[in-house]
Amino acid sequence: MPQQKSVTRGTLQRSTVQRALQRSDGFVTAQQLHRRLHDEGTPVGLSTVYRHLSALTDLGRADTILVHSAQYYRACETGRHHHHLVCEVCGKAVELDPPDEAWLRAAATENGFTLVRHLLEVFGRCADCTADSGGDARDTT
Amino acid sequence: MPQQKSVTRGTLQRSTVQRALQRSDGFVTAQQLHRRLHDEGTPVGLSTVYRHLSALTDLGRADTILVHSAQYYRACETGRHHHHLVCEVCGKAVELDPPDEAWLRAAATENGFTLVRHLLEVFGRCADCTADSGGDARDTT
DNA sequence: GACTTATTGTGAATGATTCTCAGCCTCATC
DNA sequence: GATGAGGCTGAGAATCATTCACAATAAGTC
Repeated sequence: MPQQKSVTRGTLQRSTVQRALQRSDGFVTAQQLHRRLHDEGTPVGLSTVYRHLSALTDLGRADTILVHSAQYYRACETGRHHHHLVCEVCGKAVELDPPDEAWLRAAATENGFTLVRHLLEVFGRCADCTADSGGDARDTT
Repeated sequence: MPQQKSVTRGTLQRSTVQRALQRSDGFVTAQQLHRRLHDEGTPVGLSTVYRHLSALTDLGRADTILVHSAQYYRACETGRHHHHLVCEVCGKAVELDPPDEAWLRAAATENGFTLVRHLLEVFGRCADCTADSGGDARDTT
């Protein structure tokens, strides 16, 4: 079989999705991004949004977390391992540098596990949302 | 009108679901539990399985994690806060006692967040599954 | 045993995500 | 600038997990 020269083409949709994700302050779902692009007058198909979000995640240029049965995405340029502090109200996210994960590897070894990966997400309420919290959540766009 | 005395009835289905969950060594989905009960000749409706799993989770008698867009459940009697070391192959789970989460509260405060909750799940491959599979596990932490 | 009402199960509804495929569009080449 | 190969797009169907609605059933009380 000849070597595949898979050329990644620069398309309008690709950059539109990528920029929209980068403009987002926190985590957004594919559906939210799709709706936002429509509202802004640069409609991109839902399938295309999903495709690019998965691609960006695979390339390590986006982070994804699973909350309430929905996949949330966020632009992320740092290649290194990190976690997130996520606002449950507005979706705003801050990257966290965990201090020491040695105990984790030790615990895995102790239980006979080969450690593959771990997941740490911290959910709370950011300063802004704590300030204007009459308890009512606002639109998460 | 008389005062509402909401009696929780002891039904066959309730105990069947509860026992099936307790018999499971690791995390299982509602669908898996439902299928297993059918196979064992004690069929329980899918809605009923979902209902009881949510109820058990609310009561703190079951843990739940969200992986690959599916909700996984596991019987859990300890009321205190803990995390899990989960085998990605067979679903087997071990409870973990994290050493210190003070850094986490500090990070939240530092970023102006009011800490509500956090989620830590560790995925790997247990000894049995590592033995089975020629050992092609990767550590992508 | 009669009665009340919590619980159950079936099947439809919902919502997120993935798949399919015909047509479009980018880009290397000439 | 024209051409052609094949990667990309988008509409809609398919899939899957979960929830909802409601009539039938059965547990607990008197």
